[in-house]
Amino acid sequence: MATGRTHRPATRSRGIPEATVARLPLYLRALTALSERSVPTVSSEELAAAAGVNSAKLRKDFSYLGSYGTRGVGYDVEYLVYQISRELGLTQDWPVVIVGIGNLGAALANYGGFASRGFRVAALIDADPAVAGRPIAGMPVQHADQLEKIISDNGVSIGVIATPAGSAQQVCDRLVAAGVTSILNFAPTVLSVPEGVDVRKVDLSIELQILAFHEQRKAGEESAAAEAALEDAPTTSVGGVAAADRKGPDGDVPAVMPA
Amino acid sequence: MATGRTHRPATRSRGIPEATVARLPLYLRALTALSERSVPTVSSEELAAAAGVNSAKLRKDFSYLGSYGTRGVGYDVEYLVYQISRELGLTQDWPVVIVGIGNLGAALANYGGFASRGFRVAALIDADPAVAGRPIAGMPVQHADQLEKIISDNGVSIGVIATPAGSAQQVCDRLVAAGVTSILNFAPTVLSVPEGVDVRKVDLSIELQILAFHEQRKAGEESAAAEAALEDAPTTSVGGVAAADRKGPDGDVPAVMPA
DNA sequence: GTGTGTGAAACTATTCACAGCC
DNA sequence: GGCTGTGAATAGTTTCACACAC
Repeated sequence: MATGRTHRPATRSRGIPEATVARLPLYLRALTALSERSVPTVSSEELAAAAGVNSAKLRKDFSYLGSYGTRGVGYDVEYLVYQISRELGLTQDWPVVIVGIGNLGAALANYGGFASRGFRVAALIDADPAVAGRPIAGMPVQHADQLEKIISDNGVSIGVIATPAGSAQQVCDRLVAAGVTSILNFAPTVLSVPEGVDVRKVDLSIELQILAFHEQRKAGEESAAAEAALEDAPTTSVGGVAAADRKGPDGDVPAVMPA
Repeated sequence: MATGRTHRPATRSRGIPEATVARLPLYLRALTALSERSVPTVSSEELAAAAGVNSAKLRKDFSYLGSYGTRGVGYDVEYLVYQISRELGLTQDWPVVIVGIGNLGAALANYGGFASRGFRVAALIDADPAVAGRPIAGMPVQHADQLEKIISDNGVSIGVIATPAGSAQQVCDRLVAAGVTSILNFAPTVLSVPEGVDVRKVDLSIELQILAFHEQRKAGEESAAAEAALEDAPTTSVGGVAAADRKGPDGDVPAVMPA
């Protein structure tokens, strides 16, 4: 990352682990629900259960933010909501643009979860003039020609890409050139961006593939549960892997991808 | 998080790290693209670049699967595609149901990425009779009453929940009771499931919040670059962790590290 | 020479367990 | 007594660097 500023005094440790950052939104969501029910305080145990993590992890996570709890009592809900929001940068509101208004883009535009956190959809953008006509979620869909102007007029620094994979890099480049420094990418492709630009990606089919892996293992375990002895051998052996044999036996590759 | 892993000795090769599993789909995607261009072999360096990771990580990942490369040459693309597909359980095809056909559910139903990778959408299900009339993506939307029958008739073990948060747990319970053992949850809520059921979640607004965190820090760093002395909260000083920046979640940003 | 495969080292994250404060 | 905050222990992941196979 540059600037070998390795030894900053850090008035307050600016070193929140990435894993912790990724959980803060989870805590925030649980806390918001408690807040809506006017619950005044909550213990690490209760909050952890509501957020789906264990309490030791939660306490450790909070310890990176500061000492916001009261021993023997718990955490003040409102206060924590504020502190976490501030830490995540949600006390300001972030204008975002969504590029690519197909099914997914439209779903995102309609998704209430953005507005209710600190995000405001500043514009919907699509390259197709046909799409660019009809409004979605009460907003006009603007043509991609306007992209640079929209970004700069609205001071947008976060962009959401929901285009087909083929256009994603190109859209990404334009977003970055126009000043966007954080990108949420839904297109199933790897984006390359200059230093200093953050990309997070969500790939729906990747999540399913990970589930399939575990699912397959479950199925294999059932049959192998009885006798763990019979290891490999059979054709459809789940495990096997047979680190021993290299490309030897296996029949040929049945084109798995129907495209 | 998910992974209701049983603590078993792991019969031999059954020890693929979770982080590796999460990257296999990435490699598979890159390999599929190469395969379509009829590229016969690829080096770890090239493939790593295409997948957005570094080559040492990729080689280590592959080493858990077996020795499928050739020293001095690289990997055979078709062979690797097959091996990874098999490892992920994609050589069989998995029927999935999508429950909740709102904007997001409809987008998922139309999403081509499922069908192209061993997944078949067996049914679309919604509780609203109005929605249940119109077909989406060429498929009829069936009423939630039919859920149990659909699951069992099609041998579905993977379910996708795209309902509002309020109905998600209830839908989840019914899916599980009907035999589903893997769930991909898009509803912004924590699902509780019995042992042995895997849940993965995708929360669109969480991703944005994580971006906002980094975005805020970038902005802060600019002005605080000179001196770090604008803290208001006095509390703690939490030593330890330095002021490292960079992130490195799972397979996100193309790892750019000072070499 | 080239590029894989892998122990070992470095780093990051989670869990334990208990001192310290309410 | 109850619950937070946190060092220390453990577990998991990434990176290094080089022997070894082609």
